[in-house]
Amino acid sequence: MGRQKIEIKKIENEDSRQVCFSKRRAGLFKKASELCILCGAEIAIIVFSPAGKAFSFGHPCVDTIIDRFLTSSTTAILDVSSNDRHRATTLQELNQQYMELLNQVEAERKKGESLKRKRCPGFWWEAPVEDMGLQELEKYRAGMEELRKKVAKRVNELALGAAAASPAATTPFFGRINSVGVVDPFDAKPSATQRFL
Amino acid sequence: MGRQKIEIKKIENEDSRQVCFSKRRAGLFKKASELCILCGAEIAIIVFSPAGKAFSFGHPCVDTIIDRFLTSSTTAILDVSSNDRHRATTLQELNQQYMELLNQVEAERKKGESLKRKRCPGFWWEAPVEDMGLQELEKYRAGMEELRKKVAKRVNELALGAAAASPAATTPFFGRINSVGVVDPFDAKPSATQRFL
DNA sequence: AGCTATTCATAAAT
DNA sequence: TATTTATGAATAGCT
Repeated sequence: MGRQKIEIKKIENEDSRQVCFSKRRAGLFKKASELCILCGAEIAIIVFSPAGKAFSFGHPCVDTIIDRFLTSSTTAILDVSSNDRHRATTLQELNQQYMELLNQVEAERKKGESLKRKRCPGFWWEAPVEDMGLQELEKYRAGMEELRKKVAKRVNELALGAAAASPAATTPFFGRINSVGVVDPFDAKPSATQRFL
Repeated sequence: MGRQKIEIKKIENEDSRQVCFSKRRAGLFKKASELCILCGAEIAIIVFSPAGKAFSFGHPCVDTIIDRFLTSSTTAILDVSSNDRHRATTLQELNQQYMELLNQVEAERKKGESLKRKRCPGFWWEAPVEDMGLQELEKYRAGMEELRKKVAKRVNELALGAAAASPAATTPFFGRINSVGVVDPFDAKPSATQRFL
């Protein structure tokens, strides 16, 4: 019968936990996506499932944001005495705020290390290129090609029914809408699926 | 009054956008926190505001997760033909799924680069240690000390009223509860605020 | 910053 | 495993 209130503590039942993980991960990514679109934010999210499987979300791209985070010297310092820090009402919120601050400090430390590293006066990055990961990349590429077809099909279906609405608002990441008003996400970046071949 | 449905597109009004950003960022981090607790997931989130200010969330720690993401060779490959990929119903969802996949490919590529880098047979990381960032770190440290006091105070207030409930469930990140049932998050890691001095 | 009316997310059930 | 439904949560618009 509909949603029941749950306590925020580890779900012991493995099946329930897996279901909850999938649903909430999807919800989290959706929220992130909306925040990007609504506010022009740039967000990277990395999630490791309990089983160690990695999921990621990023706009414009996970690695761009990680690089920026690790190396930017213009990262603002959150003022502890300002806004957010005052209205905690639960232990959990306090935990969260504390974690945020700890993480910021730690990040700042690592950032320093990262910058030091970049001073490396060498040619180590010119070491022989390894083929590692190429097989994995090919698997990804194949998967993307498969998805591309499905998406193109679905996009056409949807666009035909919704073309009159406001296509621009619902297609934030895709650059252009073709002449018949049908979104073709892959037209904008034709090389994206090719460059790893 | 109350909540109105909004279109997911960029908010043009700057004030509204800033307010929305703050609220939704908080919501996003809370969701992430819950996912960590409920399912034992490990999550890192980096958010850049439109103004370029960085915010981060991480459990157990942003950098730990980034390192793991960039270097782990056991990162699972999402099977495109499985579960999540089938039930998209909006262009936005399709965008999101497409982005996820693109990001995974890109991440995999960068991961390869990262691994190559780690092969660097040198001593470049032993270059003279820079003092850079120390001033920033001291600002963080001072801020944390300030927060520490506020949190300790607030935690005591809350704990006195809620000690009978289920303290363990609401204090996931803090290691222990002291003998009078009051949470003292800083007792568990006394060196965390000190080590950057 | 707080306050509601609503929409949205999602725990259970199927 | 995917869908449905009833409820709890998040939050847009105001002040």
